Amino acid sequence: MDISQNPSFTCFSDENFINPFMDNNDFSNLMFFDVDEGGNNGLIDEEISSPTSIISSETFTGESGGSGSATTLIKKESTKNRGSKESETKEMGHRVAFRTRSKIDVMDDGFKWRKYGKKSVKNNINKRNYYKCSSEGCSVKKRVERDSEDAAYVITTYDGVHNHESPSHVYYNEMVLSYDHDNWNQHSLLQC
DNA sequence: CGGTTTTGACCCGCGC
DNA sequence: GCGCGGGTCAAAACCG
Repeated sequence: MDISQNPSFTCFSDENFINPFMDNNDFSNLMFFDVDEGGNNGLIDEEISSPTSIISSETFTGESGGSGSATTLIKKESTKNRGSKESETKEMGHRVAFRTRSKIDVMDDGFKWRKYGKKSVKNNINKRNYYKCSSEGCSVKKRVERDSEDAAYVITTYDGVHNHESPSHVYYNEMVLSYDHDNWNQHSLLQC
C-alpha cells in the first residue's frame, strides 16, 4: 500500500524510533475505536468487518504483538453518513479515531496541520480542536479532544486520506532502510 | 511579512 | 419553524 493512501498517523510508533512526543505519551495505552459511535466512546474489539475499510487490521496488529498491552483497534469507513444519505460521493474517504494517553494535546504525526476551529462539545468540558492538513490540495482533517471522562487521554480523529506524502517521509524512509525490517514490523503501528 | 492561531460568527443537519 | 449541537469561516492577532 502506498504511503499516501494511509491515514496520517503513519509515521510514529516505534519505540526505538526517535519520537518527538514519545516521552510525553504512553502508547501502550493507545486505543483505536469506532468513530461511527457518535458520543460515547464505543470502544470495541470486534466488528472488523467493515466492507470498505482500507486500513487493514493487519497493518496494526504488529503493534499488539510488540507491546502486549490491551490494544483495541477498529477501523471503519464512514458508512453512516448524515442520516440516510448512503454512500456519499464526496471524497470523505476514511475516518479513523484513536485514543492515547498523552500529556500533550496535539501529536506530531509527521504532517503539517493548521488549526481552523475550536469548539466546546456537549458532555465534554474540554474543547475540541479542529485541524486541517496545511498541504495544498489535501483536505484531510483531524479533530483533537480530551476524553471527557479521563483527561489523561486524548482522542484524535482523522478524516480523509492524504493525497501527498508526509513531509517527514523522506527522512522516515531513510530510517526504514537502515533499520532491521522484521524488528520494525514488530513494533510499528502502521507500516509506511 | 507570510503563515499560523484565536475566536466569535455563521452555516447546516436533525429532532421536536 | 425553532433551537441545539457540531463543523467551518474569516478577520484580527500573533509569531518566527
